[in-house]
Amino acid sequence: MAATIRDVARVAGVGLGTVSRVLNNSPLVSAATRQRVLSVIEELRYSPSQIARNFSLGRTRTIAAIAPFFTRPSVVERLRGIEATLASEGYHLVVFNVETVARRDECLREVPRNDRADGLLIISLVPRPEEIRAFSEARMPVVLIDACAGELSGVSVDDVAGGELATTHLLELGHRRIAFVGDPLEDPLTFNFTSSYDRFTGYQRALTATGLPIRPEYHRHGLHGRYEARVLTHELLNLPDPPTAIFAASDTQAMGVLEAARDRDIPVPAALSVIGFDDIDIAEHLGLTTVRQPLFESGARAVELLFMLLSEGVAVPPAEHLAIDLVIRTTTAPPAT
Amino acid sequence: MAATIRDVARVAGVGLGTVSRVLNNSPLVSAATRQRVLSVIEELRYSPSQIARNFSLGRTRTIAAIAPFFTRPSVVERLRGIEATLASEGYHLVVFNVETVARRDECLREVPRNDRADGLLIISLVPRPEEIRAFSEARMPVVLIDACAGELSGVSVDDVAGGELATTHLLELGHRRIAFVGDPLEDPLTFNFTSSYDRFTGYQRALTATGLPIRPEYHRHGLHGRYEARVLTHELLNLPDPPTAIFAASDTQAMGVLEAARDRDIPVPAALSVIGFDDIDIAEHLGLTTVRQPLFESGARAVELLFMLLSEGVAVPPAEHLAIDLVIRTTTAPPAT
DNA sequence: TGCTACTATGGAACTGGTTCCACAACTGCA
DNA sequence: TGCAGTTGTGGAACCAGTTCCATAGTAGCA
Repeated sequence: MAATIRDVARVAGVGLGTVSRVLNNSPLVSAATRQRVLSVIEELRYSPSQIARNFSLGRTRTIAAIAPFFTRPSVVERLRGIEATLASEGYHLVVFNVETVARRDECLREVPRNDRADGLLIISLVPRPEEIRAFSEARMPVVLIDACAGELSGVSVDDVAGGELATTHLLELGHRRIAFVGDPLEDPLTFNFTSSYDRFTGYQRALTATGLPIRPEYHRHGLHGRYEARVLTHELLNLPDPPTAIFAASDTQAMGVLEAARDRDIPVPAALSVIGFDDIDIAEHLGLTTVRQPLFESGARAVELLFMLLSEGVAVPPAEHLAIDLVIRTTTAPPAT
Repeated sequence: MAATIRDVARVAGVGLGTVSRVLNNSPLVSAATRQRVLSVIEELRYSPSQIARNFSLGRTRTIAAIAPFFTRPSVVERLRGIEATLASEGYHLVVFNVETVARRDECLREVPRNDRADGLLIISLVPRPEEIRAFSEARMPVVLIDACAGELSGVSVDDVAGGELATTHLLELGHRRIAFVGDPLEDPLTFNFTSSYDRFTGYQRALTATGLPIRPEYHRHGLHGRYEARVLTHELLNLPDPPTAIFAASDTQAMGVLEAARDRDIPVPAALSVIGFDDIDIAEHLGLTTVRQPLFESGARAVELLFMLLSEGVAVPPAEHLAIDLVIRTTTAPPAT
């Protein structure tokens, strides 16, 4: 149907190899021959089959990304960084959205086995040791984002420091009753203790450093989401000695906290301070104080690391931390006196 | 390196074709032979090369999706519908994010020409006639989402009716000075008059039906985004006879409108009613009155249409409209008397 | 017993590129 | 003039599947 490289060779009266060399800009073609081949390509409207090319080369110029809940703003922003960097190198991005444990396991098992991608990016999921082993057996280069596991390369932030940063901000404002709302401590979907758990660790560390007691009744863990955070916040506000400030492990959860406060006509920040984490796009609209982490850059940097892995011989880059910083807006203030 | 189908055939002492038949669950293999082949596959840890399979079959079981600004919540939700439906059929999704005119043109030119996808979904972009011609020359099945053009199949909503619905809601509340904030009337990136433009048409139609004059000073068009909508809203509120209600062509733009009102301490909805369009996830948090369109379903349905196109012989589905409905929350109320 | 029909199987040909070896033609230099 | 080195070229072999034709074996039936 469509013209093949052999058609071009025949019509141009040259050999197969010559056409291939023209297509690949090899210098080993005379100007006259190149011109002739190019004009035949034009004439036949020939377009090389990428699929045959992939097969022949054993490479696809495609990267797979596995992401849990890719509608979460933070994940989307990371994906944007990934796509932009891949596109600039002519690579394609295949996206796998994970919303159930079964799908998580399926993706982590199948994607590396298919040779349909040259490399794999995994966002906010921590592969199990046997999965990591399968990656290396399948010779599939992997870079983690917002997670770390074993010897795998990864891009993340220092979540413990981030948790400390957020909590210290509240402490410096004068808060002493500070609660935490975050993801489950053990989530079978993500196996991801890193983010929410580490921020929780940072929170505890900041309290301890200030000489404050750790009060377990102030710690609430539930599935990631506005609604769940809202419910948890109501539990906190029902306590006999309710917190004056809440640190939510993500901006999405902070929104649930704000909703709960609104439900009860509790003014923020006058009667309740709220701080989130991520600095997603919407945080600015909400005036949400939060800890910014470079989401777009995390995706972009992960692609760079993956490219280093792909070009063998380059030194293996270790897990990297990106910088975070505190963004103070209007949901935090000193506690009511 | 890795075992091939020939290795399996040799070790199992059967022919190439038999292994292929086992892999493809052909009934033309005896139970004993099948068992033997399967155990050799196990033994050799053989996994068929998808890339060779793609080449041999001339199909990739991959669908490409081109989306402008795929961080926009509405686009992400459509992509989620696409991914979910594709995944249930074992298809992969390659995503192309378009943020500039150059990239738009590049994607619409290159993606159909690569034979790396079996079909193409285009979100919120209207291909030019010559681009449509190139699709059919390349025999690339295409389904549009949130757009329509030529004979191409597409999934969208009746944006004119949606614009009328939103405006009528404001009219029924008693508003007479109703402004519109939307996308540029001619956007070189999207070539997409359909969405924002059609909603604008519906807005005008509702006003006219009520016998109200069309007041051009109430019409503001600017790049899609919170910040731009905020600026345009300030222009509206600076008018000597400012509107009492604003219809924003999207929820994102409605957020900009809300920000402008907040800038001026104008209470919403007491002194200004605001209605958006899309019902993105965040709209609920904001209490934003809006016109809901089924975003997830638009992606899912588009994939179904694409599959119909892929299985030749199925009647060509025409452009389809999904249902919309009004979601009344707390940003609209009767005008102050 | 002989014929037909069907099942199970083997393997060549094919998909459309890339790679690499062989070789011709030419250049430069002694 | 002869030889080595370089440049340009042709095409077989290869990648790892699928497809399809040929054929052997066997069951069913008159």
